Amino acid sequence: MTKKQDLRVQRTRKSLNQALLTLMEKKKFSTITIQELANEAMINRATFYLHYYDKYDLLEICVKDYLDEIMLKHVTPVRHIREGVVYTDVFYAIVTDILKSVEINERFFQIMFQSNCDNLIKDYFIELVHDKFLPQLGDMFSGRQFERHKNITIQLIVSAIIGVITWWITSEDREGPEEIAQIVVGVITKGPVYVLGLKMSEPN
Amino acid sequence: MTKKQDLRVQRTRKSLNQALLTLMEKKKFSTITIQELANEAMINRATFYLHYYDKYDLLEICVKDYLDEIMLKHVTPVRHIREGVVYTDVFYAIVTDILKSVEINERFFQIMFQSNCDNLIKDYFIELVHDKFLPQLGDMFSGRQFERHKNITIQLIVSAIIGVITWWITSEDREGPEEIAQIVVGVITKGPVYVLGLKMSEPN
DNA sequence: AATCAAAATTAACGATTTGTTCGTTATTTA
DNA sequence: TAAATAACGAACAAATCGTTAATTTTGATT
Repeated sequence: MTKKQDLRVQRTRKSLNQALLTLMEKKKFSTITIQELANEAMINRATFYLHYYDKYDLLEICVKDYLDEIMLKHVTPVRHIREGVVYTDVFYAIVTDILKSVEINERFFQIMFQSNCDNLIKDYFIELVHDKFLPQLGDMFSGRQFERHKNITIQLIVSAIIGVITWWITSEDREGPEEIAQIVVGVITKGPVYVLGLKMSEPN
Repeated sequence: MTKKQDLRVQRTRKSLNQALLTLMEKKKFSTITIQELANEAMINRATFYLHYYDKYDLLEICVKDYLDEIMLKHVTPVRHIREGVVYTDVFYAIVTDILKSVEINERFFQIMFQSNCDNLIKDYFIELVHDKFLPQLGDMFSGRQFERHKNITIQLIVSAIIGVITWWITSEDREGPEEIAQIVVGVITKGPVYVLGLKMSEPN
């Protein structure tokens, strides 16, 4: 909102952000103290309290800053659903974009996911979906079935995507964003059973 | 493993379990102190350290105890997949069983999910899936496509189910286990797009 | 019922962390 | 250059931590 005028403020906050990541790389978040953060950021401990309420406050703002950066810069808002029709190729492009952004910020996500910050990220991700994506789907809210299953399906898809990203970005010898995106899109459009090459006991 | 012989031990540990839940209902886990747990459980603070390493240890064991109870008692291990064929009705029964068990332990899950303990639960849930379910799928490991997409799909499905459970058990005026199970099975067998009543731009 | 082993209590300890205060110094902005 | 304000450094009481040791209480066993 308001521009952070003073250079000193920007410097302090940036240092604390980086200090948090560096420390979370080494040890569990719960064991990190304000003094350690101040040491790592090379600021006085009292200065920390001029900017953040506590370390949880710092973490939350840090995560939001990163996700805003990624979602707003790299994931361009496009309409991949029109009049009840899912445009697979557009959807594929969006997922690929997200995965590429994640890969660019590899270190951040690896640290966060290995520190079990999934929920913090997921909650804010869902918030962004509600703010950015859902308004674009207004023209299809007429469908009764969609309306009935809207909430549960959003939860389901976002949880699934976050789960995949968590697994993907923290696994060794991971495949490329395109390949993962292909699977994700396949699962969402045709279902996991189809992607796995299985068959169903009932035809319909 | 070994039976907890002494009544006093059982009593102390049970008191601490309940104290943890009671306190987590009122305040964030990060702000809970050992002294508070001891007070609530009506035991001495030193006694806590005779049983648990710290409060994270208590939380983890508490979660595992609950999930073991639920998964081993209520979710009977059945084979819902044979020779590459998914038996929809059996799968539906399993999901319903899980949701019913969650509903029986409503308070536990509400507290845990509202306290952002999803990951603790998810991780152990995935562990159980690997131990209990995957061995039963041994006869279909031959499929190349399955093997290639196995890990990612497990992450995807488990994440999705946990996400749905989280949303479901913490939402007001929630629907019954059967109805949710039907949606979940529908999503997994036919895909979210179908369940939402949408169409795809490409036929295949 | 009596005995023994184990669990829980009590009090105390030094060390660490916390959140806040103050007056002083350094830097930025205008 | 001058005024504003951010950061520093030191110090404070309060709370929490994890552990110790001696003592008391409890339960399981015979």
